[in-house]
Amino acid sequence: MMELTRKGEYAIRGIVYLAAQPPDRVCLLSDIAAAVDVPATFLAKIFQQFSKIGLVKSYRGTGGGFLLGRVPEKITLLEVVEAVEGPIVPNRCVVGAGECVRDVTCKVHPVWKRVQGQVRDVLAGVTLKELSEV
Amino acid sequence: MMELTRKGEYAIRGIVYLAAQPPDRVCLLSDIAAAVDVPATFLAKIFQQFSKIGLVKSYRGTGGGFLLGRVPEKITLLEVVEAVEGPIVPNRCVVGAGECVRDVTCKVHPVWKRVQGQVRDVLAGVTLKELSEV
DNA sequence: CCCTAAAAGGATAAAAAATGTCTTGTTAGG
DNA sequence: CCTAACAAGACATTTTTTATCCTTTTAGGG
Ligand code: SF4
Ligand code: SF4
Repeated sequence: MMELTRKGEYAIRGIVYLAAQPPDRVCLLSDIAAAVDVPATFLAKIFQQFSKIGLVKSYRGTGGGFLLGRVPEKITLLEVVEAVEGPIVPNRCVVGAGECVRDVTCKVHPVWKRVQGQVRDVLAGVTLKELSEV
Repeated sequence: MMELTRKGEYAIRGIVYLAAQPPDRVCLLSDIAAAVDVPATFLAKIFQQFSKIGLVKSYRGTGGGFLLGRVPEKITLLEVVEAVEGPIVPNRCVVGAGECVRDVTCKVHPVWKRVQGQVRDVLAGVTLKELSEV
């Protein structure tokens, strides 16, 4: 329970590396993958997800590669994690009403809501800037 | 990521039900399973884990069944969850040193430590007493 | 207008974990 | 010694994770 997958770990490593580069340096996927020690094909999928939601900008063809979509101070770890892992849901019932028939009376339900809130708060409080600084 | 498994959910439902019973009422596994709507064979495995660490007491043979191992105010949700899901580890590197070669310099590592602490605090702050009261 | 570089997208596959089930063994009461 | 009840271990199924490969699209340069 509660464990980040490889995908999430790789995602963080990859985008933190990008955030540590000079602002206008376009990075090749293959270079990023090598630098952070992640299978290039796997990282490709991850960066495609980032690209779709604008966390990174991508350029095709010769001279192409990836750039951070926004300045690193404006990207939180929560966004990065949720981009590839989906929303933080410590238990099904916190996804929304109707997931569990017991949720109205259940005393455990609000506990999971609290857990969700705490985790989100911690992750939302960290930006790529802090993570990429020396 | 961060999702409780069925096993964990079932475990909580089962032991909360037990905590809601009169203190000396020995409960049959089959009754608990039916009451909380969990496959009996699966719940059996879960209660075996509880029994090993003393969270519940078990009695075999005719008239046997399960009792809570301690008073409900002395059993936290954290214990219940960790009994069946293992320790709360939001990322491999928080398990211990040596899990990740980068952990000494990594800026993300302490964030996962914080997440772990927050989750544990929330779960440790809830007892079966509170969860089983009307 | 081709040729090459580079990311995008989709299909597929192997490995691991989750979710149960079944069978047999053990303990206890009557 | 018969039956009730939990214990333990093996087994099976499904889902998720963790990739890899192939084809397509986009772009730059000669
Ligand atoms: S914690 Fe309560 S509401 Fe949530 S899934 Fe379990 S029983 Fe349902
Ligand atoms: S967060 Fe840092 S220390 Fe932890 S696994 Fe990832 S790279 Fe290693």
